[in-house]
Amino acid sequence: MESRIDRIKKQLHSQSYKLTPQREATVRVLLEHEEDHLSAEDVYLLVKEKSPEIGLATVYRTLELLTELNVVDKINFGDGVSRYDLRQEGAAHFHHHLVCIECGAVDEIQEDLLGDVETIVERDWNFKIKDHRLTFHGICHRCHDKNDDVDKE
Amino acid sequence: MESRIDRIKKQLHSQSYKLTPQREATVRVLLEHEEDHLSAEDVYLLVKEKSPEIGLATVYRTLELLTELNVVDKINFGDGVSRYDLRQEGAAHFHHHLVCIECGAVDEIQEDLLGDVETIVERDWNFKIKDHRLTFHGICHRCHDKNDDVDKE
DNA sequence: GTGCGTGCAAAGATTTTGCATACTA
DNA sequence: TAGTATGCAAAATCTTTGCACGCAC
Repeated sequence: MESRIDRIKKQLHSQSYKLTPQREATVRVLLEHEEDHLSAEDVYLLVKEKSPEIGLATVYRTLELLTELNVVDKINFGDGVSRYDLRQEGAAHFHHHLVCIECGAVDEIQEDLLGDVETIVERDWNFKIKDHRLTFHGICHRCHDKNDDVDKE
Repeated sequence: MESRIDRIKKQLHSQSYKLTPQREATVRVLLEHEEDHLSAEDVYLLVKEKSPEIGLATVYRTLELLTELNVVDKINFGDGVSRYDLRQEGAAHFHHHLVCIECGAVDEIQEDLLGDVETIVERDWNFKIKDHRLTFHGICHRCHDKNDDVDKE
């Protein structure tokens, strides 16, 4: 069976890019941390564990390349750093995020949710939507439960 | 009648902050460019026109203060800089943005749109929503019309 | 050998901080 | 006069770039 890495490799090749060892190591880190929203520095440190000779600039260049190819999304939660999020294969839409303002956790919502809203925006604002970013800020279920516990004590 | 500046002044005073001339100049620039999504540097240059002695650090500190007080929202469209957007008074929700990937224009949507979606998220993910960010990326109506013109030629 | 990719270090860009000074209640 | 707020410059952060070297076809 064709693996995710293989498909990414093909995608690179189709645009005359190579999947070098450094690029592969970077992609593997992203695959292994799909749930985390890693910063470039995070990726760098993780790649370095297995390939200590890699340079930070290479990680930046790889992430930029993957962003261009739509393999990853570059996202920004308001802290000073960019984070990189692997796109779901075949996903028509970018997933959404729930950012907890108490513990900082970031959860993902894969469901679409915005279908109706997009229809309205395209019609009423005459805007051709290509992509979207939706992030909710609030209290996650874990912190919510924790607070309940405290209340009870 | 009480002006917008007056109300912001009161809000500052209620938290023991002063509306100094520099802060007032900064707020005035934001009021005069409400549609514009200015970066800190933009604000600095505009404030400097009327108050040349102001320092960039003061602008940053003022914008940070206004963000804390929820007078402005700090937003980020993916270019490296933070932009500052005056909150609509009395608006229950932060407005949304339409970013044109062709001309870079940023339009605003004041309508809510997310009521139903928020209900679903709060219920199904047990997440207490405090705020949200929704940005659509695509082709604005101006570029869309422009492209039509070209097609016709 | 040509060209792409890399590592390193330096440069750039944006934002924050330290500190002496100025202002205000 | 005590406490804020400011301006300047330096520092800190994150990211990009220049350049010489290395590797693959």
